[in-house]
Amino acid sequence: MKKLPKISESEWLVMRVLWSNGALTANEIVKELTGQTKWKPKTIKTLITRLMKKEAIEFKKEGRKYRYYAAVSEAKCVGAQRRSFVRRVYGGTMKPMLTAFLEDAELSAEDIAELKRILEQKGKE
Amino acid sequence: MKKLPKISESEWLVMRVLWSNGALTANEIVKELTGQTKWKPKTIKTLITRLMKKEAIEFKKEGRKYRYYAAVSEAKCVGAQRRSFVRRVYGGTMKPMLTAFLEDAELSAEDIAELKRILEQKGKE
DNA sequence: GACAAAGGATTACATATGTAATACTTTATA
DNA sequence: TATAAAGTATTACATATGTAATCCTTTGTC
Repeated sequence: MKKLPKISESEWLVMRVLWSNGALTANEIVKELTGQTKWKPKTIKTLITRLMKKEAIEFKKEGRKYRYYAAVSEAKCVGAQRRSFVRRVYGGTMKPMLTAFLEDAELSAEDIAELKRILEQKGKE
Repeated sequence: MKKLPKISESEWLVMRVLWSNGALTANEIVKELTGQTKWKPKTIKTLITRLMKKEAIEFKKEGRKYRYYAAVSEAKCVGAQRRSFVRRVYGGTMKPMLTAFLEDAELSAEDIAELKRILEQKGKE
């Protein structure tokens, strides 16, 4: 089981672009992120390089350029971040954290219904 | 309105000790953290110094030693972390995140009941 | 074939972070 | 009063991160 790389704050933006758009060239990534950020293209290239080194992404050659894609699953990375977050901030106890989240969240009626459904389900386990 | 300092992963452990125990001397902090971590006392002193520099904590002298206490509120720091987490990982949308959290959590029947109550309440707003 | 443009590779540099060790300064003690 | 102990302050050093700039190579164009 491969260990998940540690992805920094800035790198997360790049990963999210790749997770939602599949395989992109460096320039396509730059295009996606311009507007979302004030980064220069060179900065984004650096982030790509670092993610390569961490083996969080891979590429296949396409002519003379590279097409990058995520090599780690979004679900796993998100899960790791979630756990790390809970551990850091709440020392691992979920309930107070969930309470705060729920109270703070902007939720539609449907969202609320679905979340309740999930809770019902858990109650039965 | 004072801006919240950025507290690193390791520093969070120190802050949590101070938030739950009030004002402590350096050695008391060390005592609390030994066992939870493998840090040497000197390491913990360094973290304390850095938190001082960030103005996340303050101290009052007590004889020849210092008694440290948190200078920023736990609720505010936790809230900031929560928001930063959601932004980083989910790009700001709460629902998918909450779904994942709820599905992942270990919850007692009472916890579930209370969370449902919160959701009911939100449904009425 | 010389030269410019596009793209990837290498280098840069300040600040943050993890993880301490060493130095200095008050006491308390022999 | 010289010394050890307890505390605080200063210094250390490798790696991570934010934020780029410069260099090298391939390729299209005149």
